[in-house]
Amino acid sequence: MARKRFDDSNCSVARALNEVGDWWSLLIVLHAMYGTRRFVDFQQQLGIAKNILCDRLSKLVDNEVLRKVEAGEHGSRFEYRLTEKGRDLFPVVVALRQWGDKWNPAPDGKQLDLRDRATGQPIQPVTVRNSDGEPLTIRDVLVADDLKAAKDAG
Amino acid sequence: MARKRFDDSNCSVARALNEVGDWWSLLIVLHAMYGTRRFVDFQQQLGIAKNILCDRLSKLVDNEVLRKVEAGEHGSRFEYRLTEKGRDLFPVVVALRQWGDKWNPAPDGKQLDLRDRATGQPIQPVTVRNSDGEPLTIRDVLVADDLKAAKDAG
DNA sequence: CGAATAGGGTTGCATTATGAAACCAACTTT
DNA sequence: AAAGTTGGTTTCATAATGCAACCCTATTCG
Repeated sequence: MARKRFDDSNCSVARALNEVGDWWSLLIVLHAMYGTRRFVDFQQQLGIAKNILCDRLSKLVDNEVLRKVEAGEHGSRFEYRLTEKGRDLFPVVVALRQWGDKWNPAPDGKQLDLRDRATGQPIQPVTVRNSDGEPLTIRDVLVADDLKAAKDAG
Repeated sequence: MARKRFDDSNCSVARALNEVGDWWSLLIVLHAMYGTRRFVDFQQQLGIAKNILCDRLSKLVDNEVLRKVEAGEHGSRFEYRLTEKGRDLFPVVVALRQWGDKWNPAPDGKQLDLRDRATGQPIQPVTVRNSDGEPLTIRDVLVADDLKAAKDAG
């Protein structure tokens, strides 16, 4: 059964999920952020079926999250690199990782936090902030108009 | 074919996606953040099939992202409310929304930004920051050990 | 009191999504 | 020429999804 797509949705989150909501997509983006570029490396690191990886890479390229670059060596060799659009998923992926770290620690107890390369210090939790930089919770943010849009869109 | 699950994965993002990576799950969480609580409201707002909604709500409750509360009125009436774990997905959802707003504007041109309730000012883009509050990019964050873990886990 | 409504499910079925594994085409190296 | 490299493509079986009907309990209404 074809999943519902949210192309015409007024909800940004829904439209975002159209592009990165397929199983594996965000993990591919994550590995691209780690520096992975080649098909075989994505495949081996992720343990993903080749046909699925092919499909996802193709879609991420179509959606301009990644671009496919000829790498010249050895015949049909390509690299997949993040676009700016793709790189802008960094806060999403980090926030998701921090959520996972906090609420679902690794089964083997290893907890490898993210650190600032320059200082070696752990980075801050990703938070939602207002224009003055003060952290905001769900209740502090006005989302009424978006809810209205979602209701109207049905 | 059963999707690969990442229960034993050393990758936090993968484990997080186990819980919120199913089609519809994040949108349900989003609507819970808007204040939606009742089954029929989720269903109507999202336009989701009842069996799928039921399945997703059940899983989100099992994973303690939501809790199911008896609301007392009119027979078997329940409400689904965010737990603290669920509320901690706020930065994820906001970051995703902002990504969507930036790179996939609404088809009808409406762009409803998120605002600070108290001031009415637009909120900041969600960013990754170091301990001094300075914004970090992908390259500024050390993720080598996580990549190693992902490689080892295979 | 029986019918209708409210509420949240459950079931059956058809189509798509996913994964495993084999196969493929073009290019390069031995 | 055979083998290796690279990134696909294809086949098949099982799971995931959506539609729509059905279900059960509780409450309300005529």
